[in-house]
Amino acid sequence: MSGIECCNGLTMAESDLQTRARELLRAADGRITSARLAVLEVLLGSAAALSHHEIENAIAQRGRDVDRVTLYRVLDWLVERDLAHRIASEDRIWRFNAVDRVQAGDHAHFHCTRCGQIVCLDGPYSSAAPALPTGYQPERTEITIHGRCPGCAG
Amino acid sequence: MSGIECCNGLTMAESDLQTRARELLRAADGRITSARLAVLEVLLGSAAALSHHEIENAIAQRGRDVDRVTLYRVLDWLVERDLAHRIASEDRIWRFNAVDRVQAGDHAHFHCTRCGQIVCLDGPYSSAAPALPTGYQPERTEITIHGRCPGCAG
DNA sequence: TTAAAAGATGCAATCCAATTGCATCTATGG
DNA sequence: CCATAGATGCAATTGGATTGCATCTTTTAA
Repeated sequence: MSGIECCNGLTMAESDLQTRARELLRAADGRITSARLAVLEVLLGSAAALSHHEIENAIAQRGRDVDRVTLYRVLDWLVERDLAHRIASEDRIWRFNAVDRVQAGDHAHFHCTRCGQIVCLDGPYSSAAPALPTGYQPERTEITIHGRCPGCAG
Repeated sequence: MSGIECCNGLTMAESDLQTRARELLRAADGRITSARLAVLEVLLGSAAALSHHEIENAIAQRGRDVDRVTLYRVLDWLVERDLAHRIASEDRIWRFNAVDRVQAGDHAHFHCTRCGQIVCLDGPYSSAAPALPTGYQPERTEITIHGRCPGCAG
C-alpha cells in the first residue's frame, strides 16, 4: 500500500489503477460498469491471486459495494475476456488475478502452505514429467510449487 | 472388469483385492472395519483416482452400503495413514486412490479435460520452473498434465 | 468368554462456495 | 432522449464437505 495523495483524495497508485482498468475494459469490447471497474482495479492492485471474499472486502474498503452474485459474474466475464485468470487450489476456493503484465499463457504458481497465498510466477518453465502411457495426449502442463512465501518463511 | 469365477462367487480379482486390503489395514495399526475394507478394496481396484460418489457407487454395486459421512471419515483416515492419496482438481471434488504400488512421494497427475478422469503417473519427474523471487522457499512441486485420456482421445 | 473402553458409525443438521431464476435497472448506440 | 441488449440485485437453491451427538462395534484385558 503506497502512493502519493492526489487531488481527488485517492493515491496516485489508485488513480493509475482506475485509468488502467478503464483502458482494459474499453479494449475488451463490453460495457464499462462500476462493478467491472471496481473488480478489475482490485485485481490490478494485487500481486497475489485473490479469493472472492478478498475481492469483496477490498471493494468494500474502497467504499464501494458489489453484490456477491454480480462479483461472481464479473469474474466469469473477466476470465472469458482474458482480463483475469482463475486458479483452483486445494482449499476448493477460486482465486483470480489480473492478466496484465502476467503472461496470458502457461505459467507456474507458487502456493504458500502456511497462509494459503497464491502468486503467479513469471517466465517460462519446462518440465520433464514421466512418459505418458500409450494413448494419452497431453495438451498443457500445470506446475505448482508449494512452500513458504517471504512473509511466512521466518 | 475381468477375473475368473471363484468358489465364493467373487472373481479372483475381487478376492485378491479383499486379501490385499485386509493386509494393508492390518499393517496400518487401526481397526479393521467393513467400511474401511470396502473403501480400500474399491480404491485398490481402480487405476483412476475416484471421487466420493464413484466410491459410493462402487461399494453399492458390490451389495454393500456405507454412510456418506462414514465414507468421508474413512477416506480421511486412509489418507492420514498413507494408505490413500487425496487429489484436488479444478472441479472442486476430491479424488482418491490407493497408495499401493503408486509411489508415496511426489508424482505427476494426468487429468483428462473431456471426461475429468485423473490418474497418477508413475516414475520420477523434474521440472525447470521459473526462478522463485527472493524469499520464497520451495518445499514440493506439483505437476499436472492436462489432455485427453485414451478413451477420449479419438 | 466376557466386560469395559476406545474408537467407529449413522443420522440429522449445518457450513460455505458457487449457481440459477427472475424482475429490475443501466450503459450504450441510434 | 429512447429503446434495448445486457448487467445487476435479491432470494432461493445446489452440492460437496463437515460437525455434533447418540449408538454400535472392534479390541484389549481380566
